[in-house]
Amino acid sequence: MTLEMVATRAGVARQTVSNAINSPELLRPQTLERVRRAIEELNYRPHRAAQALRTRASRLIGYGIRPSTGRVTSPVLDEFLHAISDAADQAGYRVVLFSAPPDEELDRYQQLLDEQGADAFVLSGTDRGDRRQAWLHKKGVPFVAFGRTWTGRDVGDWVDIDGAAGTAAAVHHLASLGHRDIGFLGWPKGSGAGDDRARGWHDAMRTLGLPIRNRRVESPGDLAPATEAADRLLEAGATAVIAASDALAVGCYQALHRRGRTPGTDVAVVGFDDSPVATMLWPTLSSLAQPIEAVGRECMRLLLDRLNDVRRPAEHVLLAPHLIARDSI
Amino acid sequence: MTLEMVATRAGVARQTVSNAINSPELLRPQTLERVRRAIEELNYRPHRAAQALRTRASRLIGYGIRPSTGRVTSPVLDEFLHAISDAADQAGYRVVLFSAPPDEELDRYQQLLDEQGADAFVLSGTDRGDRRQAWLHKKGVPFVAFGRTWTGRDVGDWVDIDGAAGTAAAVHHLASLGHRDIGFLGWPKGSGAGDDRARGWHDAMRTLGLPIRNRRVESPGDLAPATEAADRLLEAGATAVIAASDALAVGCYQALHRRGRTPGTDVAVVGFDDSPVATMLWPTLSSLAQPIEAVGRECMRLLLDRLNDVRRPAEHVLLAPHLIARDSI
DNA sequence: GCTCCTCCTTGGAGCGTTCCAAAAACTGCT
DNA sequence: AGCAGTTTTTGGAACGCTCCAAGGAGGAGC
Repeated sequence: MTLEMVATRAGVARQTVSNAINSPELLRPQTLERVRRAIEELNYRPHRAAQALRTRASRLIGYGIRPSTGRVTSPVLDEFLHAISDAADQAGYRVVLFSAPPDEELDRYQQLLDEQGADAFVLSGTDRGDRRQAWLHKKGVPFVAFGRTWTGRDVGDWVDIDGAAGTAAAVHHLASLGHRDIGFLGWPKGSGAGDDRARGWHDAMRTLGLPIRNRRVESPGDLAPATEAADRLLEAGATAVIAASDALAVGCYQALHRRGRTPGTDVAVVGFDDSPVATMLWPTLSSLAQPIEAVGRECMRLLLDRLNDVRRPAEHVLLAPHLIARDSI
Repeated sequence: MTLEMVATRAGVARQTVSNAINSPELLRPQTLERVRRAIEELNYRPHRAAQALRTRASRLIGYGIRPSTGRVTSPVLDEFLHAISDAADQAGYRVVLFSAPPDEELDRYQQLLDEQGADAFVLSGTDRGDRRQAWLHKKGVPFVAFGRTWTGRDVGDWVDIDGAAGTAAAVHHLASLGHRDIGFLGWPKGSGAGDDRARGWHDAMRTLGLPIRNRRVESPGDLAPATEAADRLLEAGATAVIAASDALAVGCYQALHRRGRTPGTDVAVVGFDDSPVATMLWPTLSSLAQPIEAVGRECMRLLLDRLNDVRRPAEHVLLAPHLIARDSI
């Protein structure tokens, strides 16, 4: 099924059919109608490769998959892919996956560019020291990142979750319930997202005039250290705990258990990410849900804008998580 | 960067460079070397779209993303995508995502085929009543499914987890530890994978001459009903429980807690899927891990075979889960 | 009816690759 | 050196699309 066949059927030239699809305003309404009918009847669809060859645009968005780091595969990856794939489809683009092992990551991006296998990229799992942004920016390749690099000198567009706004919202919610002693169970300092979440708690506490000293503890995501860390908060008399992740919140559940106390009834607990665990715990865990769907949509919006105008100034979007209140509050 | 430029540099004809890449055995070693050096120096990579246009093969594997059904998005999706993407890359293929809302699912597959946006498909989340297999088979489109249709008359290749083997292995392991009263906490009858897992338990119990009557209970995946169901097993005196999923196993943890008993110490518990929750629970949950990485590799192996020979008989691969023993045993 | 102008439609060329058939370069042997 | 046979290299054509410049049709004005 080619343009030529549609043209023959409609009794027009090849190019006219092409115009009917790409610049319908050029055709006389009557001709347009005739061509459209032919397209419809033959169920014609343009050949992607031919279009790509001629227009030098693949209409493919590259997404480099990095090896999952242990078990800590982002619990939101599939939802995110879902969202960008949906949004891309609507715009006539599609998402193509490629493997990007850390040691040859940039080579893989280069390869895709060389063989024109993608017009643009979506990055995720960005963190300090991520070289991809600067590299793509220098090459003038359109891209958008889910996540900041936290270096202060981001190049290019990004969309991110406003972690600080999330934890701040949790503080305010807990304060409105009467809590004054709200602890924060975070990751060790140094991670961008972790520090951001801690800051939200810190600033909100100060704004409300609530005590901050010795109310913040740190732990990696594993259960045992998280439990110990949470225990220190409880020891200090916290009546509520905000955790930087659901995994950490589980540590807090453990610590409460050991003391024979019940999350929610005795001490309020709020997690972050609203991962599947949240509803598996008893009592069910309140958590700050990331609007991944919206992140995906925004990413694609920025990316399509960028494709239309490579030179426009960089745009940043911060989306606030929302608190899913469950039994643990 | 085109073939022509490489040819000029190497002092040969365009076609010779093409041969150097696709049929190196046709060239004199000395010429081959010269061409290879030119390719290397210029960092040449064939233009995908041009190749696709000429060979009528996009070297793209389609993966239709279905809207996530609530929160129950397969906890293994991203690992699976990872695996097939890796395997595809090795074979010079790439995975392209497209949205496939249920009501127009087949249309989307048709669209990709029409526009030659994919040469083959990988399906997942198959279940009874899935029309995709039959449809693709009738059209002669290469595809492979992760998961059976459980209809007894599967068409086409598939790879699946041997759920029965997994639960059977768990039974044997528990029996070797001295357990005789091993209960099964499953989903309501009717789901392919669920019945399969139940069968493995059932057959192994019978083989070992262990009691089966009243040792099997059913519940949907939600916490409350799972807890109730598990409680009935405990009431009946089970000393070990095998659950059809980690979510159900969490229900069992709850039931034990209510009775003041400890998983592992008092009653052994084994989950299924080895989801992230497993290590977040205390005591850590033993679980049957699905070899998703291997599933992805096998899927791609079958698919590439199929692309080479559309007519070969269908092949099926069953991969056994392996028991990750943790504190709950 | 003719010219001029505008708007619509058309054929030719080319994107970068591989297929194909034919030309050229080697072989070994007379 | 010349020839047949084989191996290696080559140019032309085509894949299906869109760009481009030019052709044709239709309408307004004289």
